[in-house]
Amino acid sequence: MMLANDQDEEGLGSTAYNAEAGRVDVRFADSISLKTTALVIAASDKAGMKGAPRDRINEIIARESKGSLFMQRAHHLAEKDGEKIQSLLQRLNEKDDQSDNWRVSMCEDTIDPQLERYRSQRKKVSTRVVVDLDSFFISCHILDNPELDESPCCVGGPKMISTSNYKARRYGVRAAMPGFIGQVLVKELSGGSECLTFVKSDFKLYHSKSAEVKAILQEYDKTLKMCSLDEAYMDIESYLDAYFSITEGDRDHAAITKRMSNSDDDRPPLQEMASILEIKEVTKNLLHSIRKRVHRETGLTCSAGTASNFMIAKIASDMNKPNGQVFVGPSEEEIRTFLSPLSVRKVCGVGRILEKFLRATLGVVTVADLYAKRAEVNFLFKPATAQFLLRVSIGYSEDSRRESEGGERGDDESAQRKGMSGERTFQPTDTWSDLCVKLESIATRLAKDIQSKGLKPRTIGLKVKLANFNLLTRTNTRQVALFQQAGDGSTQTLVDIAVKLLRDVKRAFVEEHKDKAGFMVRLLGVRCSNFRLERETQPSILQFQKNACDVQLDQLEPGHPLETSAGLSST
DNA sequence: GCGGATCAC
DNA sequence: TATGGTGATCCGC
Repeated sequence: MMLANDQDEEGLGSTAYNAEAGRVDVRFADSISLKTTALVIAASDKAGMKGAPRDRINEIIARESKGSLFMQRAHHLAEKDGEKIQSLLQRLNEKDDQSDNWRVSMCEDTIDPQLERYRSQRKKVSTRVVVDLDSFFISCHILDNPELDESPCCVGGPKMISTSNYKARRYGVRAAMPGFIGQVLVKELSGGSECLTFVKSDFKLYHSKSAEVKAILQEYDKTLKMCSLDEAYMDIESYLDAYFSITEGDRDHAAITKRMSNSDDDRPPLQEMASILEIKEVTKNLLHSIRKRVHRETGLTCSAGTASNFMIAKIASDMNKPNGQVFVGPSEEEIRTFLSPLSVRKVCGVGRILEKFLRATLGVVTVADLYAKRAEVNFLFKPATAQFLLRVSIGYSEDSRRESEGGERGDDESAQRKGMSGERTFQPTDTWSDLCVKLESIATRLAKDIQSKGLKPRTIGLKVKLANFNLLTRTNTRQVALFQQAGDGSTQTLVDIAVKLLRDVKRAFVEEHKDKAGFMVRLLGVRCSNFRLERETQPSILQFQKNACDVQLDQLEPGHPLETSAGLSST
């Protein structure tokens, strides 16, 4: 199993790879209520489960979740989705009543020319690669502790699972599932013979293994981007360029990398140095040997997808998991053949909700359906979503040539980051003093992180999750950023603002709910964003003094000092 | 700018 | 005993 052989098209059981299996009768758009549990569970339909007894798994999950506050909310949300779906259907009907030709003209006039422009911009070669480490977290632990893999195990605890091994997945145990349900699944489906093992997460370990993998992959693309600890986005075009520019006998990895670093001299484009077929062969072999190297040097297996853009490469990387790879050629036909039968849910960016809306309003399940209904899609969805879905329908993504020209100099930090936050879940409580203590702890820890990164946020946000899982947020944007100077009291200010926001939220809540009270909270979070840019022009001395004055005024706002662990008046 | 939603991992 | 944490984006105010 550890051997790197890609059993192409094998594995990946019943999910969307099969066009027919993906097809679901659509006419139940109105009988939402009975289906809600199914719709919630349907999220567990991704990769990994081979001969899993899906029906029994769903039964058990439904039984164990029944009546929980979490599920109650899920049902409530599903009902609201149902209403939205009805209103969309209505809009579609009205459109049809008023014109019976609008689809054709919309395609001819706007959509198809646009899609044709996209097609003409496609890359001519498949050099984008997504490498994805297989069940990364738990695999890291298994390296140190191989016996773990002999039985179902996962990283996480009774509350939440973050990754499971493949033995566990066969019982339906997967990421984002509460651990206690996983335990029941394993117990019942194994007839009591097996038990789910929990392993505590160890992010130091993950970071270190991830860095090992990154170092290897960087030899093939210096500019690769790690999108997360277990996912690398790379472009092997330069590597292939160097490969083909070396005469056949001398092509080894050392020579190629040397050639790569030496030269940015203009070579002819890749597709002129070799035939498409030749490139394909070389690429497949290259990915093979990269994966073998990763395995040999880190002990981890990974899966890879190669295509002419990252959207397709990402999907392809998931196709033959674990320890497999898929190559999708650059031609229009290869792309269509690959994508058409796939569930739209496979596409990064199409989540549970969008999938549901597409299916319930238009009967769209596969990418081919999406293309067939492109006029309806364009009419029904918001501009950004519609544009995105149209691109998906033909498998186009632009993969913006990044490498920020901003020329970030030494600090590659801060420049890109949009926000930083901390949050924590706890036993639901409505005790004001407890909430303040927790909030202060979260905010001060966040303050440290902010400072250590040298960030200067202007916007402070509070996030509150009630015991019934309802989410509330409040933000406050200030004229003057926090943390501009060490020791300027920003940490305390952050805490104070957070507490003030919490009081606002609570006030609004009791206002709205009058008699039925219970501001029961299960999570608090603080977020900093809207960072003052590093390269921003420094304020003049005068300006600076004015700003310093603002800080003073801000801190003396009415309601100050605010209660924290020290002062505890309830509102 | 704000608050709610959605999405990925 | 009972469903996470972090970061990002979009929409309609």
